[in-house]
Amino acid sequence: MTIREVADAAGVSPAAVSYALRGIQVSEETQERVRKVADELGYEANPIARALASGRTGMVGILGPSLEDLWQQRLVAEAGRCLLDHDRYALILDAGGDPLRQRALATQLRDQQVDGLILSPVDPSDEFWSEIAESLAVVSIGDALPGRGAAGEVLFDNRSGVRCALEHLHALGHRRIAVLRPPGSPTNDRPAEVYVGSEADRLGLDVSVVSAPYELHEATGVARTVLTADPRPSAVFAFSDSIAYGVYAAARELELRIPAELSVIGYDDHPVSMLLAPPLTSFSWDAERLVEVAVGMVLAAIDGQPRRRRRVVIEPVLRERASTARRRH
Amino acid sequence: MTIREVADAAGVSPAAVSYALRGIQVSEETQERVRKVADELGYEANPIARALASGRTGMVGILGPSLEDLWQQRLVAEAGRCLLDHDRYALILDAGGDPLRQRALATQLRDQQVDGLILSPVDPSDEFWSEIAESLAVVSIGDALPGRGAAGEVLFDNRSGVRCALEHLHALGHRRIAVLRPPGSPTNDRPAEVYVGSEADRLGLDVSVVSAPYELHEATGVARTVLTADPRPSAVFAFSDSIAYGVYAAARELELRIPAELSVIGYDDHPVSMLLAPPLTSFSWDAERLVEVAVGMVLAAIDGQPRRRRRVVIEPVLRERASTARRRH
DNA sequence: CCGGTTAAGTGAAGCGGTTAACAAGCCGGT
DNA sequence: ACCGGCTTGTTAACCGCTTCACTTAACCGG
Repeated sequence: MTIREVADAAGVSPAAVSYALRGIQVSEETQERVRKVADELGYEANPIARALASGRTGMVGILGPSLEDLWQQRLVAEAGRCLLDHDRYALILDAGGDPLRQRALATQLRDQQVDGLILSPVDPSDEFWSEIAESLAVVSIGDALPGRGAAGEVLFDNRSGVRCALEHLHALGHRRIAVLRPPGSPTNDRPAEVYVGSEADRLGLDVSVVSAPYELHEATGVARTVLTADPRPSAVFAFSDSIAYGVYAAARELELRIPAELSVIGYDDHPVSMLLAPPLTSFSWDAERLVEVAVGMVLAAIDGQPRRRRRVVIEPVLRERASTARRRH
Repeated sequence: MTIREVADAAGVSPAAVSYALRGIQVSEETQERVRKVADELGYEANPIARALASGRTGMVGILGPSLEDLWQQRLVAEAGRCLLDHDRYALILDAGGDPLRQRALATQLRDQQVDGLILSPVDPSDEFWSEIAESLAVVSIGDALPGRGAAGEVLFDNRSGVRCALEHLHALGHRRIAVLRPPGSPTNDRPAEVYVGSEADRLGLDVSVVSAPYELHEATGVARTVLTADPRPSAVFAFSDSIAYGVYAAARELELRIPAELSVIGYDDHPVSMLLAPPLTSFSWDAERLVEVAVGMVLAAIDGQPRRRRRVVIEPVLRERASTARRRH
C-alpha cells in the first residue's frame, strides 16, 4: 500500500496525497476525498520513507545512565507511554553507568535516528553535550546541560535534598554518616561531593561518600563494607532508593536493626519503598509531572515552537517514614 | 557523509562501498581499503536509508501488556540491553493492559517498523496473532502463540507454578484462598481460571479468582476488598509480585499480620521481594537466561537461520521465604 | 587459442515518501 | 483586455542506501 496507489484511486497526484494527509497545501474537499480513499484502502504512510525524505523520524531517544535503577525504569516506562500518546516512539537505551558509552550512544542516536533526546544527568563539564544539544532537541533530566543549547531542563534540586537529608539526620543525633552515591563520571559528582561536603561542614558531621552501583547485589556488597567499617556510621543516606535497598539487605545480613541501630534515607521514593520493613524514609519527586514536562519540552522543540519555560526545577519532598530514628548509644 | 563521498574517496562505485562495508561481493582487499577510507572519514551508514532500501530496520519491538509491572520493567530493560549488544535497537511499547491496544500497536510495528517482535502473553485464541507471526519474526514470552508461525516461544510453566503454590498453601493448612491475577482478555486466563480451578478441586480448596491491576495503589484497593470479605481468605496467591505488594499494603492498612494472619505468595520473584517485611515467598524464573533465549530466537529468525529449539519451557522455582506460614485458628 | 565459467565491480532503478519549482485557473483592479 | 496575485494541484528531483542486471577481466581445461 503506497502513496501512489492512493493517488490513483483518488485521481490525484502522489504529491497531492502527501499534502492532503498532512492537511496542508490542497483544498479542504481534496483533503477530505483523499482521506476517505486512504481510509478505505487502509493506507498508512511508511514512517521509514517519510523519515528519509523529511529527515525526521518521529522518534525520541531516551538515554539514561543505568536501567538497573528501579526509579529510572519507572521514569522510562512513563516517558515511553507519554510519547506514545503523542504518536511518537521512544528509543530507550541505557549506558550501563559508563559515561563513554553514554556519549557513543548519544552520537549514534543523533546522527541517524531520533528527532529529540531525553537525557538523564550527564557530565556537565563535557563540551560534547553542548554540541549534541546544538544539533538536536535535547532535554536534560536531573542536571543542567553545559552550554546554551538545551531545549529544556528539568532539574532536581539536589542541593536542597542533600541539605534536608543531612539536617534530618543531624537533628536525630547522627554524627557519623555514610553517603552512597551512584557511580558516574568523576566530574558529575557535584551533589555528592560538593553539596555533601559543604553541608557536612556546616553541621559538623563526619560524612564519608562512597560510590555504589544500582544493582541490588553489588550495592549490598558495598553497603556491607560500609557497615562493617570501624567506627561504623549510625546512618546512611543513599542517593537512590535502589541503593538503599542494598543497605537494607546488608543490614539484614549483619543483623543490624533499622532504625534502632541504623538509620537509612533513600532518594527518589519508589513506590515499593513504603512497603519495606521498615518503610523507607525517602525523597519524593512528582514523577508523572516530571515526565510530562520533559516530554512536552522535547516535542515543542522538535516542532520548533519557542518555549516560555525552558527550565523547571523540581523540589524534593521528604517522606519521613520509619527507617530513621534518634541515634542511641 | 554519504556513501557517495566514501566511494569517491576510495575510487570505487557507491555499490562497491555498500558491498564492502557489509563484507560481501567484493574482494578482500577492496573491502579493506573501503573500510579504511570509511573509518578515516568517520562514515556510518544511515540506518533510515538502509531500512528503506532493504526493508529491514534493525529494530526489534518489545510489546508487553503493561509496564506498570515491576517484573516486566526489568525484563524489558534487560532485553533492551541484550539487543543493544547485538547492534539492534529495541522499540519498547506497552499496551497498558488493553488487548485491543496491544493488537493495534503490533500492527503498527509490523507494517512499518520492526524486523522482529518480542511479545508478552497474548490472547492465544486470537487468530490475529498467528497472522502477525506469519509475517514477522515473533517470539512469545510466557504463553504459546496460536498457529505455527512463531519464530520462538519461551514458555512459563504456569500449570506447575499454580500447582506448586496451591499445594504449598494446602500443606500449611489453608483452605480458603484468594488468587489475584493480572487483568487481561477473558480468554487469556488459562492459568488463572483453568489450572487454578482444577488444582483447587483436586486439593479440595475454596478458591476465588479476582482480577487485579499491576499498579500499586489500584492493586491495594482490590486487595482491600478481598481481605475484608466475609469469610476472609487465610492466604492470597498473587500472579505477580507487583500485585502481591498491593496485598502487603492492604494487609498493613487492615492490620493483618503476615504471615501470622495472612499468607501471601507472589509470582516472578522480583529482586526487592526479598526485602519486604516479611520477605515474600515467590516463584522465581531465570530472567537473564529467559531474555537471552528470547532475543537469540528473534535474531536467528530475522537472519533466517533455522533454529533447532523453537520452544523453551522455563520452570518456576519456589522461593520459600517468610510470607507464608501454617494457618492458625 | 578458444568458448565457458567465475569473480569483481559498475550502473541505474528502485524503496516510498517530501518538497521546491512550476503551471493552470480564477479573481479583482486598472 | 491585460496584468499581478492567490489558490490548487502537478511534475520531477531528491533523501541515502540496496540490489538486480550487466560488463569486464581473469582463469580454466581441452
